[in-house]
Amino acid sequence: MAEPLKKDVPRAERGEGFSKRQCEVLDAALDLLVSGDDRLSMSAIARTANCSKETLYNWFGDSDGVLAAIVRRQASKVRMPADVGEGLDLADLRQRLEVFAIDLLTVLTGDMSVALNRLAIGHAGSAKSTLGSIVLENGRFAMGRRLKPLIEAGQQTGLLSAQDNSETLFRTFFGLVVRDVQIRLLLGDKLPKGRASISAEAAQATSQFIQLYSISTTNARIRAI
Amino acid sequence: MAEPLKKDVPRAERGEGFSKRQCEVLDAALDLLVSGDDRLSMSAIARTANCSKETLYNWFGDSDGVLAAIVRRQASKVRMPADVGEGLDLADLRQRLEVFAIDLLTVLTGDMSVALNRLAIGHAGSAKSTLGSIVLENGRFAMGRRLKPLIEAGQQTGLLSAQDNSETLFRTFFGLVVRDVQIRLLLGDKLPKGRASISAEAAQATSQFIQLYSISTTNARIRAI
DNA sequence: GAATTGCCGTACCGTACGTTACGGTACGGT
DNA sequence: ACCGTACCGTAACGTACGGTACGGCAATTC
Repeated sequence: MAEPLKKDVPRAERGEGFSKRQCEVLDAALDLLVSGDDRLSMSAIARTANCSKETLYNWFGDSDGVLAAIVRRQASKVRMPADVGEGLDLADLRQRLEVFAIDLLTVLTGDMSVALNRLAIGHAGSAKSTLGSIVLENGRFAMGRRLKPLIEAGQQTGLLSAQDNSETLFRTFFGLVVRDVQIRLLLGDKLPKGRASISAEAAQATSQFIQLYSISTTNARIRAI
Repeated sequence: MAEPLKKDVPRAERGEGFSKRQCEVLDAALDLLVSGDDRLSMSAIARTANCSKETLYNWFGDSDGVLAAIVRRQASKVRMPADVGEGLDLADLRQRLEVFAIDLLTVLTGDMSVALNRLAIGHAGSAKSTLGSIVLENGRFAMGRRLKPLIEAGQQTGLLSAQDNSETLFRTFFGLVVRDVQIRLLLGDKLPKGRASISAEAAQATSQFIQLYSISTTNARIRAI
């Protein structure tokens, strides 16, 4: 009697790389998820991606493996570590913060972000799923890592207060930028986000953050009072 | 041949009131949801609530009806409209804001809020479910309505800037208070929230909000620059 | 050119769930 | 005493899904 031939490494685990065909399948699955018509199922993925379910299981192990692969695939597509220049002044800082805020709001209000976060949140409740931590790591935490150099540069240059650590500063900035937008979108609130309103909100959040944490002569006077 | 005797109003729709027994069932269902062991099903609800599935269908129509009833039942339990006193000074305002922030963080970090929001978010994607709007209406929007009188009183008293409307002020305060806490909890991040850290964060958020929007002589001087 | 491999398409199995139906019980009204 | 109502417990049905198995086809390898 032959052994079931257990495949130890079913999913493609060479680094984070997926083959070309695998990427096609994962992208099709993501489209299906974003469109949100059907409740994402293995059969539906196989149907729309023109592949067989057996292949899905061979590549990704099981259903959760497919979902995790979708998230990891998407995460691997958004890599942009911004480098901090040398002569950093307040205008530079403000502009970089504002660009970051615009990026953040643009991503968060996108259909893809909403769909992926919904998926991960739905699976975060019922045990043993690592989807939540994957999304967290490549979403919120990646954003923190991306902005942290700028914040710390601002602190070391003396532009930003160094009384709180950079993590605290980032969380405050995050709150000022995101506000209730993400939770409202996740809950299905319409909330038409044009490019204009995103820019406006990003600018306001940046101004507020700088007002809270920048060390100017006027601010120093305030703190001294 | 007898007609199927279609029941036009299956769920208890006298206002928002549920009978005593119905409340027991809904609370049991909520416990089941919060515990998060099983994926909330009609059978599981009937089992733990010691009622029959037929009764569930008679009372609430269908599966979504039960879920909506759970949310509405829970929403009806947290009604606390704070009234704004007369002689409002900055200390009063600060303290009321801080209390509100503590309340908000306490609720949002609770198991029940996380479970209900997860449920609603999970159903917000796939069409025709009103769960999301119900949670939104009784969560985020109810909070806005609750704080708005205080904010507007602060504006009319001249303590808070009236350049932005009260909704904008609330959204900023919401962002400063909640930051990334809710999304991290929804995604399954542990994030041990003691009563102490909640108080600390609420106090910080309140200070920051006041720093941004309070109209004091010092702040007026800043804005003038 | 035969064998192997990788994949598609489809059929199939077991399970879990939503929904309905049925038998039995408790209780208030007449 | 009798009936209607409301409810519980359980069984049953249809469906949808996760997962597996098999046949066929094309490309690659030997």
